[in-house]
Amino acid sequence: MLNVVQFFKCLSDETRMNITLLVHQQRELCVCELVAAMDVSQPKISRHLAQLRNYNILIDERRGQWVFYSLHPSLPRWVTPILEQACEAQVDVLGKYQHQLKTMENRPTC
Amino acid sequence: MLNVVQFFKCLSDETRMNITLLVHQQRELCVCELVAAMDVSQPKISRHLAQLRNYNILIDERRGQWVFYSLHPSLPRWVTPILEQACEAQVDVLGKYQHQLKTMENRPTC
DNA sequence: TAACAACATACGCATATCCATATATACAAA
DNA sequence: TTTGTATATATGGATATGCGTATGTTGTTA
Repeated sequence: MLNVVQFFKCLSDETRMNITLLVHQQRELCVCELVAAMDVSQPKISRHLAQLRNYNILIDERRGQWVFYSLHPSLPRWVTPILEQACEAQVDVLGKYQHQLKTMENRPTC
Repeated sequence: MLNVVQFFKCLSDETRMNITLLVHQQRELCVCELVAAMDVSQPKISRHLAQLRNYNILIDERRGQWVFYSLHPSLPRWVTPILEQACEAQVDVLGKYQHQLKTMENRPTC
């Protein structure tokens, strides 16, 4: 199971941290939504998603042509409070990302 | 000022995380106490302390032959809750370190 | 089946990170 | 001022990390 150091290591990269916080806030997001919201290249997002998946922080679920990511259902109980604090610290950036999400074109319909 | 990613990067190394948590719990510790508690080489402890100092997570204060480290007095407000959660997740290791602290020989007298 | 969209991965490279060892510095006590 | 203890830093090398680019794979639609 996920230990604290591994968890911090995952959050120690800006892209991975913002992916994690955004997925936490939005409950679930697919890859192209993350690409649009964060304005980062698709392979870069995908590579970091793979790492978050391997460390059991996120899970993926394919639905049609899209792959949706959400927080792993059985994370240690200390994870959520930390994510909440991190969201607070990143409130400006996250706000910007959410705005770009809303104005995204061809957003997949769940 | 310290940002979240820098903070997580500092905590993403086992030695640095445990130093930070132990200092947080004990209010202050000198280098030789950390060496004894964690059973890590002095240069290794010292190197990681320098990094935590440079990122304004810890401050140092020399008193005689010892240098005491404590949390930086003006950390962002999201830091403490995160440290508390991390302490909870690391309770076993921290307990062991505290025991080794108590049984340390020639512990400096403040 | 062909063509396209969404997503994942491989490769090569630049840079960062971490460590052990050796050595320097600062203070204390004799 | 010599000796010892506490702490800091420099060096070199092994390994890890992150990136862009190119390409694979899977599913959808025509």
